[in-house]
Amino acid sequence: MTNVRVRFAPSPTGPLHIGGVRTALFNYLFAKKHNGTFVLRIEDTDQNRYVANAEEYINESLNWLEIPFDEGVGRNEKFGPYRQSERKDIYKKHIQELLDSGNAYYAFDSAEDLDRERKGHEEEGKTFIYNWHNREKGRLVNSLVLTSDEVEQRIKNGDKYVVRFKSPQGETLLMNDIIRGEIKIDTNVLDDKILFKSDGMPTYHLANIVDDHLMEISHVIRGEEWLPSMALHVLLYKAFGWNTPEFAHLPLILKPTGKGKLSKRDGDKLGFPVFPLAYTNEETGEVSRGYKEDGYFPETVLNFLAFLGWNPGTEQEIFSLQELVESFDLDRVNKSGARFDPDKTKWYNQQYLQSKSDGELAKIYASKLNVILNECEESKMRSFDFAQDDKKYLLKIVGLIKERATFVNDFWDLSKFFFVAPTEYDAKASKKQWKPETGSLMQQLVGVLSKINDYSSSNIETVVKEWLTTNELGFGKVMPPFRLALVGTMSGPHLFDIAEMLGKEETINRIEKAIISL
RNA sequence: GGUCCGUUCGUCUAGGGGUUAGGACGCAUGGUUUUCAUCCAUGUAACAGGGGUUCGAUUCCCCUACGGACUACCA
Repeated sequence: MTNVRVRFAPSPTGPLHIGGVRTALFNYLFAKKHNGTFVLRIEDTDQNRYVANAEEYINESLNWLEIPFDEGVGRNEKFGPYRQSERKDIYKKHIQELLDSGNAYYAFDSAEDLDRERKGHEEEGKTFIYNWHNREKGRLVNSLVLTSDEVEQRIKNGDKYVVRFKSPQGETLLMNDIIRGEIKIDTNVLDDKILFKSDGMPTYHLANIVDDHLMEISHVIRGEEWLPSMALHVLLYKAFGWNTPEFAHLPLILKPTGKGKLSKRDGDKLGFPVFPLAYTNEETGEVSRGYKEDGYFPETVLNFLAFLGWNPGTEQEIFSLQELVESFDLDRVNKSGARFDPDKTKWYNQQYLQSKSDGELAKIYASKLNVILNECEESKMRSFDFAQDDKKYLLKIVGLIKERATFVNDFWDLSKFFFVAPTEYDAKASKKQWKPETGSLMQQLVGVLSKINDYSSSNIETVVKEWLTTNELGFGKVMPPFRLALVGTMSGPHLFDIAEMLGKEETINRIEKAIISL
C-alpha cells in the first residue's frame, strides 16, 4: 500500500465519546501499520453546536492515550487550514464548480415549506424526498424551475437559499467497503442533499469530500452511521471528477443492555465512563466522569477499545499499542455492532495494574496519598514523606496489596490500616471471632510479641506458631481476632507481614485497643 | 413508513461444507491461603427460524424474524 493518509474528523460539539476515540484509534493503527499519516481535521461547520473547549478536549484525549496526530492544527500544516470554519473560500469555490457543471442547484424553499411538504406526504402515507420525484414539479422553488433571471434576482434581493446536489436518476451504484464488501444502491431513492447552507457554510457532505480530496486522504475509516451517506459521497467524487478513496465503515458500540448505541446516559445509569477524560459542561455545570479520572490506564482504554469490533484471530488479549499497530488489519474488523462490557474493561485494567512494577504504582499512589491522609481525621499516627524514607514503606505496602486491586484508586481501601489504626471492627466478624476467652488469649499474645527482638514477618510467625503449638492453642482461636485487632476486618495481606510493617509497638497498641473495645 | 447494514455461549469473539463448535469476561464449584483477594483446576452456556444447494450445512443461496444505522440548512 502506498502513501496511506487517513483522518480523524471529529466535530467539536462536546467531549469525545469513546466511540469516537475508537474511530481515532483504528485510524491511527491503520496509519502506523502502513507507515502512513494520521490527520486530525476539525469539522466545525455547525456554528450552532460549536463548543469552545471541545477541540482542546480532543487534543488532550489523544495525548493522554498517546495516539497523537501527525498533521493538523499547529502541526505539520501541509494541507491546512485544518479547521473547516477556516476553509470557507475553498468550499465556495468548489460549490460553484458543481453549480456550473449542473451537478448542483439553488433551492429557495423555506424550512416551513419543506415541513409542510413532508407532513402532506406523510398524511397520504408517502415519503417526501427532495429529488427527481418532485424537484421540478413546481411546488418546490429552485433554480431548476426558475429562470436564470429569477434566480439572479432572488439572490440579489438577499433571499435565503441553499445549494442542493442534483442526484442522478435511474442509476445503480456499486460501491465497495473494506469491511462490508460490495454495497448496492439505487440512486432513485437518494435525496438531493443540501451541500451549502444558507448561513454560508458547507454541510458535512460537501466539506468532507472536498477536504478528503484536497488533503489526499487514501482511506476513509469512520463509524457505521455514515454508511447511508456513502452513496452521496461517491456521487460527489464523481461529479468533481475525482478518484474516490477507499471506505471502511466501523461497527457501532452498543449499550451494555437494552437497545441502541452506547450513550452518555448508559454510563450514568450503570456507573462507568463513556468519555476518556472527565468533562464539565460549562453551561449546565454537569460533570461527566472520565476513564482517566476513574483510574484506568491509557493502555487499558486502548486495549479494550481495539477489541471492540476487532480481534487478532489469536488467543492473545493483552496488546500494547505497538503490538496493536503490528497486528491491526481492517480485514479483521467485524461487521456487527459490539455491546460494550464494563466488566471486561475492569478486567483489562486489573491485568495492566498487575503487570506494573511496585515502584510505578507507588509513585501514582503517593501522589494521591497525602491528600487522602490530610482529609483523614484519624491519621494522626504519623505523617508521611513519600519523597524520602517513607518511600520504602510505601513500596512494601504496594507489594502487599496490589494483587487484590483493579485500580490504583482501590489502594486506599486496601491499605488504610497501614496508616490508621482501626476505629471500628467489622460487626459480623467480631461477633463470630471474638469469644469470651479471646481477651485473655490476646493478652498472652501481647506478652509473647513484646519479647521478640527480631521483629520480622518470618520471625514473628515462627515465634507465634511455636507459642500456639506448645500451649496447644488453635490457630482459629488466635489468628482471626489478631487480624481483627490489626486490620479491623477479616481481609488483607498475610498477617505477619502486616505486623512487621506496623512495628512491635503499634501491633501491641492495636491488640490492647481491641481488648478494650471488643 | 422508506433505504442500507447486520445476526456463533448472558457479553466480546475464533472457526468454517464433515469439529467433542475453541478462547476471554461474567457466573458456579473445588484446590491453595490462619482471612480476603490473587493464583490454579473444573464446570456453565451458542451457530435466530424456515426453505433450498449438497452425500452432508452452523458454514453457500433465498425468505422470514429480530437487531442496528440513516432518513435535519447536525455531524
